[in-house]
Formats: sequence, structure tokens, C-alpha cells
Amino acid sequence: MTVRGDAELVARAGHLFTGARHEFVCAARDLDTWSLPDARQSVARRLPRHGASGLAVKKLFTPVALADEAARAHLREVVTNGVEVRISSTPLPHETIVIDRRVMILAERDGPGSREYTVTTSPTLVNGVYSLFAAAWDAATELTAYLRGDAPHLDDDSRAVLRALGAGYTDETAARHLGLSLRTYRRRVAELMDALEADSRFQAGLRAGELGLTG
Amino acid sequence: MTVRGDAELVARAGHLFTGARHEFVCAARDLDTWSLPDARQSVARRLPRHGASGLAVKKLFTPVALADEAARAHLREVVTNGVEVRISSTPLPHETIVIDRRVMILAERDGPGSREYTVTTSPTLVNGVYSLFAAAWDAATELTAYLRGDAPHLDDDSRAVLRALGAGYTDETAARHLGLSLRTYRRRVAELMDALEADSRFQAGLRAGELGLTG
DNA sequence: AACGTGATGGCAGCAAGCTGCCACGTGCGG
DNA sequence: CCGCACGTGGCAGCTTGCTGCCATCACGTT
Repeated sequence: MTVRGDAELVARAGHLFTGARHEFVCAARDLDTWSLPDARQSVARRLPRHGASGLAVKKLFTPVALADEAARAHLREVVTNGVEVRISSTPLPHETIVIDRRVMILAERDGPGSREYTVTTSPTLVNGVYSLFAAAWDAATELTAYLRGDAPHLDDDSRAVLRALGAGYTDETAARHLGLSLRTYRRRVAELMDALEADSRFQAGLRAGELGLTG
Repeated sequence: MTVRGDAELVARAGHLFTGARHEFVCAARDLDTWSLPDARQSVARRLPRHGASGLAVKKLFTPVALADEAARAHLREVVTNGVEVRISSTPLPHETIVIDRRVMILAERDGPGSREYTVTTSPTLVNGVYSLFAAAWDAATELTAYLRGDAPHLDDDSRAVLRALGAGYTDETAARHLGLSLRTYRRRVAELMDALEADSRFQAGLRAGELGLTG
């Protein structure tokens, strides 16, 4: 089933949103999903309140969705409402929604005015898309972790320390290798762990990997 | 369009495989795709030879596909034929194929005998699935890297240890939390680091992240 | 029952990591 | 010149991580 434009989607498929019982997942590039504010609200109003029901809501975005502060604030608020939000560092469809693992709605790359939506209930299609979504979801990072975890630009010093750690040197050899005293090297490591909000060196390694500070 | 069974798929959609011009991507849980050897060969014969054409072939599997040695050998051979193979640590659809970003074929979870395939050309659906595939692909690790660096299948115990480490617990609390003695917990950590060929816990964290052992 | 094997856990001792404290040098503004 | 802030490094003491050694226990085998 194909519909054009937000209004028609709400009219024809609105009941699907309302009918969500267990799970509502969506993947999108950014937050521009509902170009028409009233359409957005219309759907939002129909969605059951977060925690109350046993409805799990998962939203997956690209970093594009964090472009402006308003968007970040909105996402943070959504999170406090019990919605899980994750950020994927790889491109995503313009819009993919799967409801209760039974229905899915895909949006075409938007033309200037109206957007084209495809609504499908074929189990084969829905399951396939759902599994792919799950894979992308699992690989993505929690919004809070993402917002917190970026040590946006750490100086060359820290990078050197990171490399030393990654090379598996002991602190002593690493310090010698970097021309630092043991004390200072460890200070640097502590600072780094602080920046990464890691409680242990293992965690620091994990975070460093996640944030792509290895290459 | 829906077809049942391998034979029918080959008959009705075989030309799609032959028609692949630029790109052939697939995601699957394991290698049991083509239950019928002749169907498999039939399709294989129709696929253009690897490097010759400008055809890029990408295959994404779960670790299940590496269960037995025969499967691993087959995948290694496929790689030498110029096919890109990656392993995703998260569940995947039973079968998803996208050809030239224009056609896609999804396979339903297989019944006992015949399997149900869905063939779709709707740009909206194909693009959506393709983007999700790309996200999962980007997050997966190269087969060679996976085979080299891996603790191929670590038991639940090790995974628990990994989670404890990732959570940033100290050894003592982690051990208590897992119902192990401090000594044994540390033994486990040592074994894990050995398996990951890591010289330090930091390195272990890094590797664990690289290998996608976090989720 | 006797035996080997393997996983476990306590202990001890060492190595490594962590941090507070203080002292020194450099640079900057008063 | 003095004082101040800041980064550095030595020292000391503590915590944590690491491992060899040995006793124990659970098991399957002979």
C-alpha cells in the first residue's frame, strides 16, 4: 500500500500507530520526519504514553539528528519519557517504522512537497527489515553515551598516550617512550579516562574503540 | 511477488541474478541458504565472475555461518574470489538480497520443506532495506579480521566477564557479582586477555570493541 | 576403590596502577 | 621584584591487578 503525503498517511494508517501494543521502532536520518506539525502531533497524541503500557519504543538516528541544539534537547526529553534513542554513525533510511513486528512503514527520500510512504504487512518483508534494524540498532550507541562520550578533539599528547595504551606497553615503557615521567604519564592516562568517563582501563579501551580513536 | 521454494525462485527470478550489473549484496544468518545444491549451482553459474566485471559482491553473515570448518573454508575461498565477507555479531534476517539497489529478495524463516521468497522492486522498500543493510554492514567486521583476532565462540561465562569488565566494576565487585572467587575471576580475565591476544586490559577493551563483543 | 583430570579458591608475594602531597621550574601580570 | 598560576616530576603509600603454588572437590575412567 502506498500513500502520498503526511495527511494521507495519518488518515489511512493512523490506526496502526494507535494500535501499537508491544513495540514501536523507527530508524531515520534526522528529525525532519513530520514536516507538518499537526500531522506529527496527531500521531503523537495517538501514541500510548510511554511507561504506562508495556510498549517499548526505540528510535535510531544518524548524528545528523543532533545537528542543532533544539533537536538535542528534544531527544533528551524523549529519552526521559522512556524512549530508547540510539545514534548510528552510518547512513540510515529516510524513515523506517516497524510496529509490533507486524507492520512497517517506509518513507521515500522526500520530494519537495509531499512524501511517499509505503505500508507493508508481509511477514517476510517485515521480519527481514526488523532483523536488519536490530543489527543496526545493536551496533549503534546509546544517545546519552554518544552525547557524553565524545572527547571531540583531544590534543596530540593524548593521542600519543592512547596509542601507547593501545600498543599494550606498560606504563613505565610508555612513559620512557614518550619522554614523560611515570607520574605525568599516569596523570595523562587518568585525564584520558576522565574524558572518556571510564572507570577502568578496560572501559577506556572499549570507549576509545567505540569512538573510533584507534585509527 | 511471492514464490515458494528454490526451484520456483530460480525459474521466476533467476534472470535477476544474471542481470546484476554493479552490486550484489546479501545478508543471511548462515550458509544454509540454498538447500538444494543444484539450485545453488544454477545461480552460481549465472553470476558473473568476480573481478572481471565491475560487480561488487558483499555478503554479511552471523557467526553461526562459521560454525563448522567446511563453512569457514568455503567463506575463505569466496573471499579470494573478490567477494567481501563480513561477520555481524547481531542476529540477521534469514536471507536478504539486494541487487543493484533496484531489486531485493527476502526469504522467510524456512518451513521444513520449501521456503518462501518475496521479490520486490519498489524503490521505497529497496532503498530502506539497503540503508539498513549498509548500517549493519558498516558495523560488522571483516571476515579475515574476525577469523584472525577472534575468540571464536566464547562461552557465556566469558561473556559475563566481558560485561563485568565493560561495566567498569573492580575485580572484587565483579567476582562477587558473578558468584566467583576473586582468584577465578582473575583467571577468567587472564584467559580472556589471552584469547584476545591483549597485553593489557586497555588493549583487551579495544579488541573487544573491535570484535563487537560489547552488545 | 584407586586414579587421573580439570575446575576451583585460598594464600602469598610481586608487579602495576592510582593519587595526595610537596617541590621545582617557567611564564605572566602586577 | 614579587606573587601567582600552571605544568611537571619525585616520593610515598595505598589499591588493584597478576600469578605461582597448593589444597580441595567433582567428574569420569580403569
